[in-house]
Amino acid sequence: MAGSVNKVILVGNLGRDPEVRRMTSGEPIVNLSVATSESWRDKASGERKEKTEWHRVVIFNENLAKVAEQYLRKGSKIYLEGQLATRKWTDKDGQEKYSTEVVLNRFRGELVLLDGRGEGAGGGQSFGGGSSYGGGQGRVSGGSDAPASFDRGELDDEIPF
Amino acid sequence: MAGSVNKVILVGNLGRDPEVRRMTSGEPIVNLSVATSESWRDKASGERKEKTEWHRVVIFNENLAKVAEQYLRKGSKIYLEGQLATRKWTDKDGQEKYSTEVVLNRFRGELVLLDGRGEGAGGGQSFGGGSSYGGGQGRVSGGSDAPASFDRGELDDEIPF
Amino acid sequence: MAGSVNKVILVGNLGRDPEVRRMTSGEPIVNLSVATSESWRDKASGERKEKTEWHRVVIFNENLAKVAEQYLRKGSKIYLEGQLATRKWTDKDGQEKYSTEVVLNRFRGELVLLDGRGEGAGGGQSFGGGSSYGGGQGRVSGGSDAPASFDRGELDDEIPF
Amino acid sequence: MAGSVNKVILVGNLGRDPEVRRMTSGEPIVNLSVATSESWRDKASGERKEKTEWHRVVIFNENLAKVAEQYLRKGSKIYLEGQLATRKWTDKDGQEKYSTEVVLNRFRGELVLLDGRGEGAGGGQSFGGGSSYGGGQGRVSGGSDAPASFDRGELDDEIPF
DNA sequence: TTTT
DNA sequence: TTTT
Repeated sequence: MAGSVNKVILVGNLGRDPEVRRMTSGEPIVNLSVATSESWRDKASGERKEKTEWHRVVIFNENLAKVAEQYLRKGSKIYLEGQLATRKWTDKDGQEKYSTEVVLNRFRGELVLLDGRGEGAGGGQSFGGGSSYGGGQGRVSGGSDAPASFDRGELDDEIPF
Repeated sequence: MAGSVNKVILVGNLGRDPEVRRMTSGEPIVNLSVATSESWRDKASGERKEKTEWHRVVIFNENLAKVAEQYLRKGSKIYLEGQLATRKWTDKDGQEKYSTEVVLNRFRGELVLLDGRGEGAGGGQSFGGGSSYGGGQGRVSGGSDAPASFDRGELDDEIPF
Repeated sequence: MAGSVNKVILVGNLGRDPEVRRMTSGEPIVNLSVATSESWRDKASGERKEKTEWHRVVIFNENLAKVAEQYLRKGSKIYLEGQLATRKWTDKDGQEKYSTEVVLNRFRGELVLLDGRGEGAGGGQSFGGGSSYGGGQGRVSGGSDAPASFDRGELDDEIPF
Repeated sequence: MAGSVNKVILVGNLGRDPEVRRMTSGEPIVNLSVATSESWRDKASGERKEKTEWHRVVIFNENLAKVAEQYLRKGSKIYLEGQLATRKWTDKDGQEKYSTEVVLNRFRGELVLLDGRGEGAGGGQSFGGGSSYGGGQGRVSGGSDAPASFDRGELDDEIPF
């Protein structure tokens, strides 16, 4: 096809800790549940309303998976870029189901930590300590070496430009 | 919630003509089926592979609905921005289903025609000629008044900035 | 021209308080100075390097101007969307200069507060009577509620969709 | 700094052929001049107005540079992603000048051909024929396919996901 | 179901 | 299930 673009940009919070698994080949699969919400005042009633949308995010990228595993926790606020993918699956009753996910894979995807303050993370836990994240677009944060942003690129890399 | 962002950006082609309906209140509901695809050469086999993703796009915005109805056709190439929304519904067998859609509503959404060459459109059909689209961000195209881009703003409006 | 898109997305921090002025017509002009930075480890030297980019952001949109004036301070972290515009000006020595800015105007632009914790803001200062961040992608606000996210749309509006 | 994002998305047309140079190290420097425009009808006068913005785009990425050199021509319509960078330089009169550019470098940047119909390209000129760039959002390649989309990744690569 |  |  003449060129196409499939891009999702989310800024939201994790509803729970990342779920990290590995394929038998060793490839990572990290599932994130990300909430975005909007609120508005209803014109008729004058009430404030709020609607939260939950996004299934799947990370297949090795570097981003490591980052998610190490630095993301329930409550973490993140910026992420991925692409939409809908997959078909069959539930236990033989029903065909579809699930649409935001995928960050080897080729596409970006993850930026907007705080390091999910449960368990950021607080007592030490980022850095010889750690060396921060490559690529890495925006490292904090007194330590805790990364605040990553992309799929190699970590510990050369000058960006 | 402290601020969040829920944004989808697609550049792709319509797999079929837009489906246009109206709610009893008169509000428009336009369904688009948009394809994006990627191709790559498989390292192992050396074969070219291609994967097409189909996106359900729903337009609730009056102005964008009009534009879609008038100018989009099967095959049309568009740039669009919307937000992800997943809704639950029950099929005829009483099964719960979820559908994730890219929504362009009153508040959010943008539509840019990247060609005017879908079936039926652009060819013999005249754009413009008294038409007056092009407002808001309108990028009008062609010799005539055919719009190539719109947003949810009022059409025929003042200077953008 | 057949449709075009001109979009900038920044997540960064304000280097100083917003500068707010008004045209004689009453139209607002708010200038923001927004920093984005990236860090990486230099492959050759092994040193960590960091580069900060400063962005000139100009808000011509009444609602966003109010939000910026009320809620943004030096240090505030924001997500924003605008468009690139380069303008020519002549300095005091008669030299022609160009300045490229990220513009949020009546038609385009979005502003999301990612924290309310810039200097002066958020701390002792009270947002809205007891309330009530209105956040989310809240096109929001109202009487006294501090919004956390806005777009150019009317505030206090109906249900988004 | 806690994570930041610096992203520009443009859909526009090249005002002239790409200018391709190489650093002594062999690194590519490709300059593009990309136009985006908006038109609108002035409320007061009823006249149609149009404003074109010209963007300086610089590609430091080897793969994207090749693609630009081979497939882009004056008039080509593209989707691109890059980041804002402002650099200082001194003109021949010793005056300090600033230039803001949209940069696609080793780490960041994407380029999608929305048509292959710039001057010289697409028309008589053959894409493919031994060429090996690939279409789609192809990070890609392919026997004889004219490319429609690339990112900074390696070409001829494995399955995306 | 599109497009190349 | 998050966040405010």
